Amino acid sequence: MNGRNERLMAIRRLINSINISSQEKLLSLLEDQGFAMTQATLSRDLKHLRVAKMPDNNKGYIYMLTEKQLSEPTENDEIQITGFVSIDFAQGMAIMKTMPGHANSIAYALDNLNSYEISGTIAGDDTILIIPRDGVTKGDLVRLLKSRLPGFSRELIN
Amino acid sequence: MNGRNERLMAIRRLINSINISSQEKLLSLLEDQGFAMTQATLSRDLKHLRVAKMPDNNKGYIYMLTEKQLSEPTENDEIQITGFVSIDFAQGMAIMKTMPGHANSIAYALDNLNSYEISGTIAGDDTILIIPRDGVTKGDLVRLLKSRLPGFSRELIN
DNA sequence: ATAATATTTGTATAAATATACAAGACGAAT
DNA sequence: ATTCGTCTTGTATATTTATACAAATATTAT
Repeated sequence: MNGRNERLMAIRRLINSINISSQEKLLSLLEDQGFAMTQATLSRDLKHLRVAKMPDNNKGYIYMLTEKQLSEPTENDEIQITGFVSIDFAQGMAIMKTMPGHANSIAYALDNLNSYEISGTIAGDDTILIIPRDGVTKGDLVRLLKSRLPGFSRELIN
Repeated sequence: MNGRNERLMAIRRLINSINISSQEKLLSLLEDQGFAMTQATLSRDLKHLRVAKMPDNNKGYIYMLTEKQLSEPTENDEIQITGFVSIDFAQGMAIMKTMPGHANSIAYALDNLNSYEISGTIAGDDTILIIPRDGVTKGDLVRLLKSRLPGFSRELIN
């Protein structure tokens, strides 16, 4: 058909610009633009375009173009007053990622909490290893950081 | 549960090494390895791991690991990834020795792999501590470094 | 033009995947 | 031990996606 390529391009544009979670959703968006088709055809189109469906940040799922990765829009750090990036737990320790250059100042703040839970910290440039005292659990540490470290939020925890 | 991290890593290994077209297929492979689970749990695991399903070359579909995309590799990156001396494994972690002053640039490159396997790194002047995520084996780490770090060679491994 | 061939599509359905809900498992606090 | 809260899992099912088949549409050759 004549409009097939137009349709394929419209699909790519939509996927690029909006978070789309299902073919039904995409289908209705396409119909809004005047493309009449069925879910079956859309499924084939997506296969043709090699569009992948991937889990979104612990929420739902989104479709993504795969042939060319989108460059990530700049990491907006204005809101990050303290420079936290994430915290992860492994080998009984906590690994905190920070914005480049922020590790030492945050580690300094951690040390000055003088908390029982934290035995010590080691900071690189953007990573802090937090060594908890024996018997301290992940939950203990999270509670501590949440209550005493301003700007620390639960969503960061893996 | 205790074996969950091991299961997650097993899933990543399988997806990395084999073309897997459906959860049922992956499920039976996991069962071959002694992991007992249902499709529902596998679906949740794949979501947790942010595994994407994408069309393969006009044939079927395959599952793929989706690491955060690196900014384009430059000559600068190539330069940063020299200066390995050795890598050693102890206490479930990897200790990488580098030429004096090279630790930070290499650790920076390691961090920017955004790999699931590496929970975090800490660099001194000529030593990097690599903390793997729970369930990650020495082999997983070696495979990762070999495949994604230009200049890393197997002969360095103790 | 017609016929032969290939491509695209819809319908109906099969196949695959996600999730609500309840139950179980684990850890922490009492 | 008991309770509370959190995390993980299975069952059953809803939702979502892929495809067999036939029909329609386009393409090519004659």
